[in-house]
Amino acid sequence: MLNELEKIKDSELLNGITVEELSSMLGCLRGVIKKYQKDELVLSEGEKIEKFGLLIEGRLRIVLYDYLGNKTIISEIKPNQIFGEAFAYVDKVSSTNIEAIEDSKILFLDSEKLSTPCNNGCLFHKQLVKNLLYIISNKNVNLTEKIECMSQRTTREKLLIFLNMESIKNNSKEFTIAFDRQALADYLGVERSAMSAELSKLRNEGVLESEKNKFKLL
Amino acid sequence: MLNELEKIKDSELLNGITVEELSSMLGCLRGVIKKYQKDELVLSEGEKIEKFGLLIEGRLRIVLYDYLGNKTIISEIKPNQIFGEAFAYVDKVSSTNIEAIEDSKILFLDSEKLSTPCNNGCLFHKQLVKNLLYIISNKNVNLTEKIECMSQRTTREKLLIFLNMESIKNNSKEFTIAFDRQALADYLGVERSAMSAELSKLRNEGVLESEKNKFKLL
DNA sequence: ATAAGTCTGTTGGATTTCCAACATAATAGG
DNA sequence: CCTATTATGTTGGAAATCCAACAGACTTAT
Repeated sequence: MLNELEKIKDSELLNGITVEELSSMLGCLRGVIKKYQKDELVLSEGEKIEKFGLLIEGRLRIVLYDYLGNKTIISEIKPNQIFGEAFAYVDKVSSTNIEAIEDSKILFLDSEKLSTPCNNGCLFHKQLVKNLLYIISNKNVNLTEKIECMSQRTTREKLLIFLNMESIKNNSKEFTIAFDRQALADYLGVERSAMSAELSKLRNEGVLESEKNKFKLL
Repeated sequence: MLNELEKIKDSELLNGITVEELSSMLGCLRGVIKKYQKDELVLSEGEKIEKFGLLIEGRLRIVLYDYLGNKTIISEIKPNQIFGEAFAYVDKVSSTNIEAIEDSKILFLDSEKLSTPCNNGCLFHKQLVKNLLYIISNKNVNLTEKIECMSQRTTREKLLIFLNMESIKNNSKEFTIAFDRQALADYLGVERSAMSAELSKLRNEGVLESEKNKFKLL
C-alpha cells in the first residue's frame, strides 16, 4: 500500500501533499485501489462517474465510439495522471470508454468528498482542491488552444497558428514539438501527407525550417 | 451594493448561497466591483489573471487577435457568467482580450482566496468550491464536445455528430438548438452556405427534418 | 551488418469546401 | 401594414483537401 502511494506522490493532483498525509487520505476520500488486466474495460460510456481515477501504474486509453460508427483513440493516460474528473463534477454521463492498454492499477477517489473539505482538520484537503482546479483549468486552456488551431480555415493557417503557439510557449523561435507528423496531423484535424506538403511549401518559402519534430520560425 | 448582489444571486457560481452570505463574501474573497464603459478593455492578452470576473450586468465579448492578424470574436459573456477562471488557476497568461460590448459592471473575485476555504467558519466556501468545480468541469466537457464535432472530416459528419449530441442531451429525436445557421457554421468551423447545402441533402435523403433551429432526426 | 518496418515527403486525380452572387422567405422596425 | 433588413437556401466555379501510391530516409530488430 505504501508502495503504491510512493508511486503517485509526484502526481500533479498530490502536489504539495506528503506521503504520510496520503495514507490518511484514502480513508477520508474513500479511496479504493483497483487492478485491471490488459484490455479490460475500466469505465464505459453512459456510466455515471462519481469517483475519478488516478493511474498508479500501467497505461489506459480513452476510446470514443461515435454515432457514425467510428472508433477513435482520443488519448492515452499515463501513470500519475487522473481521468474522468470533469464528468465526475457535472451532471452528464461520459461519452467515452476507458480501457487498459496493459495491466494497470488505479486509485479511485470520491469526487464529492474531495471537493468538500471536511471538518476533521485534514490539512491536505485545501491543497487537493487547488491542485484539482489547476488540473482541470489547464486541460481547459489546452482544449481552447486546440480549438483555436482547428478553427483555422486552411492547413497552412492551422500549422502557422500551432507553431506560433509553440514558439511562444518555448520563448524561442527554435523549439521541439511533442508530435510526429501523423500525431500533428491528428491534432490539427488534417490529412498527414497534405500537411507534409504544406510544411514543404513553408520551408521553400523561407517561413520556417524543420527537421523531424524540430522547428525554427524564420 | 445589495442591489448588485440581488442581481447575481442566481448565477451558477453562487448557487446555494444566500444574499446574506454574499455580503460577507466580498470581504472574505476580496471582492471588488468595477464598472466599464461600452468598448472599454476589461482584460488584455498577456495579462496575468489573479482575479476572475462575474458579470453583474452588461455584456462582454472575448476577442482573439491571432498570429495571422485575424480578429475573432470567440464568444460573448452574459450577466451571471464568469470569465477568466481557467487562466486564473494555471500559470499561463490569457491569449484573448475581453471587451465590454455595452456599459458593464463586474465583480472580481480573488481566485486564490476562493479556492482555499478559510478558517473563519465561512459556510459558503465549500459551496463555492463545488460550484466552481462544476463550472470549470462543464466547460471542459463542452470544449471536448466541440472538438469531437470539429474533428470530423466532412461537413456532413460534423452536422450528424453535432445533431446526435443534441438529440442525446434533449432525450428526444426532436429538439431546438441554440444556434442560427451562421452560428452553427462557426461552431463547426465550416462555411455557412456549404453547410446549408449539406443540410438540404440530409433533408432530401430523409435523414432529418429541420426548420430554422428546430430539428427532428428520422 | 542486414532486413524489415516506420516515417516523411511527393504526386496526380478525386472529392469536398469555400466563395460570391443571388433569390426567396422571414423578421424587425416605424 | 409597409419597408428595410436579415436569414436561409441554391448554384457554379475556384480553391483546397483528401486519398492512394510510391520512393527514399531513418529506425528497429535480429
